[in-house]
Amino acid sequence: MRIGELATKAGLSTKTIRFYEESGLLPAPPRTSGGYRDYPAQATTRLSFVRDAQAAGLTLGEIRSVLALRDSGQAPCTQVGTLIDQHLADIERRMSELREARAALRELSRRAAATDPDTCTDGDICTILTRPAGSHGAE
Amino acid sequence: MRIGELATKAGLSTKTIRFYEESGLLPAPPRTSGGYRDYPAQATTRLSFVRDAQAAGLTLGEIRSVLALRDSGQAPCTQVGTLIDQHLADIERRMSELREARAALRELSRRAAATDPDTCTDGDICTILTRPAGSHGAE
DNA sequence: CTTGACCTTCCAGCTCACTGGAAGGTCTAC
DNA sequence: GTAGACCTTCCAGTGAGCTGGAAGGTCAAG
Repeated sequence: MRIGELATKAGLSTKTIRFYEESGLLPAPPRTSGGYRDYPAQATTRLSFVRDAQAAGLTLGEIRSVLALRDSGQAPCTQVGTLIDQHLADIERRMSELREARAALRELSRRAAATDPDTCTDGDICTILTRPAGSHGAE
Repeated sequence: MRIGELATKAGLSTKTIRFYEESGLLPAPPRTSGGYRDYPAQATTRLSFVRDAQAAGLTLGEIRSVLALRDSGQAPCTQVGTLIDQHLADIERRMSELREARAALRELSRRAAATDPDTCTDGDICTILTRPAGSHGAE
């Protein structure tokens, strides 16, 4: 199978597949006499796995390490479980950051709604966003 | 005031201040006879505003447009209100994406906990992450 | 023999907000 | 007169995951 067919099957571009090869996610396949990449059927499985793992939020680096473990003959279940739990923790962290940001923005939105542009002409650039003086070094 | 003093007052690096100038966030100040940037006192206000706006989640591009409006003599309140509400919507969107990702990962985590590495040695790379066959083109 | 689809490699750029470093100029203090 | 603190410009790189384009090679069909 040449790269174009593999790309169509996997729903990726040929560029992406070459990029994955260069990134160590997909082993370099044999070449035809003309120099074309000649993929075995399992390559689609491999690329499907990469997509699934990406969908689970793993980075390409993490996926590479999982694949390396699998390629070494070991079952990567434990490592995968650990990665999943790390990503869960990461998501929780980002959600709580977003909750904080949302609270702050809601406050600013309230301020914006209550601001009359005509009174907003002093030396400040925008009184909605400006924090009280003195609060800048002391985070 | 030279750039180093301004940087200290604003809590930024001199590199960042020059970068802001080049990005159109801070007007180019006059120069001393020796070619040094010579900032007026208001420059600190301007930089404080940039930091506040960044803290509210505005991009430098958005901040530039707010400043441009203010510099043209208009009060940017309305625009700022719009930007804030856009960022609020953006945060809501990202939070719901994260909620979905979290649900999916929790399912995967359950699968991982229930998986025995010894049974995980077939042709698949990792049965925890792999979606059922046929679900790859039909998102 | 030519068209055109497909493939190859290599290099560059994308977004975002900086950051690092090189090579050199200026100013103050000793 | 010299050390060294500060300033200047310009160029390049970061991270993540690709994407685009140029210049050229391969292969089957007509």
